[in-house]
Amino acid sequence: MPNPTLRDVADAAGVHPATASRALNANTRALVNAETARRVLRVAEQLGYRPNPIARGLKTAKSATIGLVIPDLTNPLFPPIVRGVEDALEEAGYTALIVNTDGDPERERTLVESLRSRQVEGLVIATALVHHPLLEELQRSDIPMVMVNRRAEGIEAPYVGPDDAAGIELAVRHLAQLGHRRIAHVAGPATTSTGVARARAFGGAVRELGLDHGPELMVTCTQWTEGAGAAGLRQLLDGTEGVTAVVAGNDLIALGCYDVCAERRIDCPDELSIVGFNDMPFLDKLRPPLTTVSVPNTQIGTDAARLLLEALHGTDRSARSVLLPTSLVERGSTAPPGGR
Amino acid sequence: MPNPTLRDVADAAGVHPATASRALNANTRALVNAETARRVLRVAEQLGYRPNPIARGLKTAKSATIGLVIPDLTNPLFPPIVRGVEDALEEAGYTALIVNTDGDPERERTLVESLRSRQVEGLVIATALVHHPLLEELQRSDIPMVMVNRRAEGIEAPYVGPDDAAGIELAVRHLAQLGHRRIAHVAGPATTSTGVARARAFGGAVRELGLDHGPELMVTCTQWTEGAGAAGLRQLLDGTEGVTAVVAGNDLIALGCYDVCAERRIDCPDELSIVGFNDMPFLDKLRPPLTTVSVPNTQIGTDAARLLLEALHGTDRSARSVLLPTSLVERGSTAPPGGR
DNA sequence: CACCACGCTGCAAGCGTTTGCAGTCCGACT
DNA sequence: AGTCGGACTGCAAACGCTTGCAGCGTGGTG
Repeated sequence: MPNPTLRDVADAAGVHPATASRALNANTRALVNAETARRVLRVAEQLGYRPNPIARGLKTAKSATIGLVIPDLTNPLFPPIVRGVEDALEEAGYTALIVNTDGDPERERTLVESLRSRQVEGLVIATALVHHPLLEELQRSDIPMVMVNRRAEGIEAPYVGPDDAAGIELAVRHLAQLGHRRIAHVAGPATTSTGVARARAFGGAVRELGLDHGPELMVTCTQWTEGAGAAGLRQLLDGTEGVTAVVAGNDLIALGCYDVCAERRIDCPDELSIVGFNDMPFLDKLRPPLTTVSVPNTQIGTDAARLLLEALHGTDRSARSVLLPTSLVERGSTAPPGGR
Repeated sequence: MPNPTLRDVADAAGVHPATASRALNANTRALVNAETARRVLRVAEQLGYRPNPIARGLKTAKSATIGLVIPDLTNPLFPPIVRGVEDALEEAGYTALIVNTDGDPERERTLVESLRSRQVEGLVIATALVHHPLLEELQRSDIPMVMVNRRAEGIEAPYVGPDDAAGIELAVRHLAQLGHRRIAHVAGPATTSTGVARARAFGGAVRELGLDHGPELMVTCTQWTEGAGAAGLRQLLDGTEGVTAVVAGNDLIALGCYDVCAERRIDCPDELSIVGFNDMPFLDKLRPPLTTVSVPNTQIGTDAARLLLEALHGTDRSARSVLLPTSLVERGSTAPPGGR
């Protein structure tokens, strides 16, 4: 028999399937005679019995599965998060179903639909937009969920992400300390909470430190991509003078800034310091190595998964918004203004 | 009712659940009166009915799910492959369950176990080793599978990967054309088919082109990592003189070579040309931008998934080993020996 | 006119588990 | 000695769907 069933085990152990079921399930095991339980366990072991989660799921309406909604796995920001989620789920015997929305709300909708039809017990969402109709619907249908990395307004669900404000402040302080007075921000899209939080934090930091500030020192990109970052910096540079440093909304945007430096023959860091956000892999191999704000992405994933599991198991510690600490990784893309 | 069941639909449409089932399933729809079918469809639509794949799976012993076994999602080589697999599966209504083995056979075994218990219909394996007991077992238990990126000896399953030999030849030819005569190879582990295939191809190419060759010009790393690559190149450089170029087993190993250049103050490309393999993202941002062999990774994923689906649906075109074409991306890490 | 074939629909079993309920047995208590 | 309670175990239904088989009515054929 390719896959022994509970019935097979029961027969082999000379008990009723119900008894076998109870013996096999850790929390009902107490109901059955210790000796019998042992025997069942042993037989199950011998036969190589593996419970069929599908059948179990049908009965219990649980699938031991959650959905993980990300924009694009190919974006280096996400693999660590995914990995973190999977690792945390694995401990609990859960599995993640991953979908890539490519940032398309339509696609997102159908994908979430398909996740739900697959009976996922909860959702980890990495695609939140500030205003997000789909999430509002989901909230109403009260399927447990947690947002990572970005959050949506008016959604109760827990959120796990980096402490954007602290991270940005780290970056700005670092640049100020190097002597920069005129620092610009190439922000991420205002449609994402991360974009606005970082922009706001940037504004606060420069003001607080008494540095130059004003709308001409901020530009917001339409996307979190290299291309958009490049476009952003171009626009910014065309609109103002004397900028010696830029804080990018994230590493991808920072890469776009690198491209602009190359195309305009601006020396980084001597003429323009750049700092990124996220510390994605291989940044230390860039020309120059990118100074950036490091974020514990894997931990974001594990924390999010754990929060979700708690929600599923009713252990409602109702932990809201976990903000994970960031740190600054100083590399070669920042230097005192005008070279040393 | 939160989730309308087939029964609900049937009742609402005034038919028996069996009829509703047939009407809803595209390939049994012909069995039911066109008018009735339409009605059922309409009602289902109205009620927002979504079939419960768990129940269906229980009955049909199909889960519409496959397992995807990779070493580590965090390795930039894999996201594109995963993405390809997912995209191809999505079309067919299938989903992938992803597991990370971290290269640990023990872990791999238990993870595959858990996949099987989740009733995956097939497996895409990206962790193949030349000698791979687990895969042999799986083959015996004849669960459909396909290997990507690496293959195992003695396994019948189809394989989808880059044309390693052609890719390496491209690299060697390129270097020869630049004037290099003494080219070394920092190979990937001999436990992986990719490692040995590329090493063999390298040997063939240098010989064929009449370049220097010999065992002192080849070193094989213990892992596909930056660290192992660095160790490999150090060892090689310590063992021989006059090497002006190296072909790395993959990009990660090439990165390790970069590290050695930095630590030994060897100028790349003027003193040492380096070429990688895979063309993972952001290589163009390195110092210097890495010349590498580009591989259609996403396509590897889609092709593999399609092959697996064919196997599942019995469309046994028995397509074996698909070798995808590679191309050379010339960037800044290669130059004529001794500078221009 | 009887019969058959065919198109459609309903019946019911069953996929592998879980679980409320009911039974059995035995030791202990009154 | 009779009864009660407790510890186990078995019974059977149910989860939502698919599918072989049988039933029904209709139209066509011999």
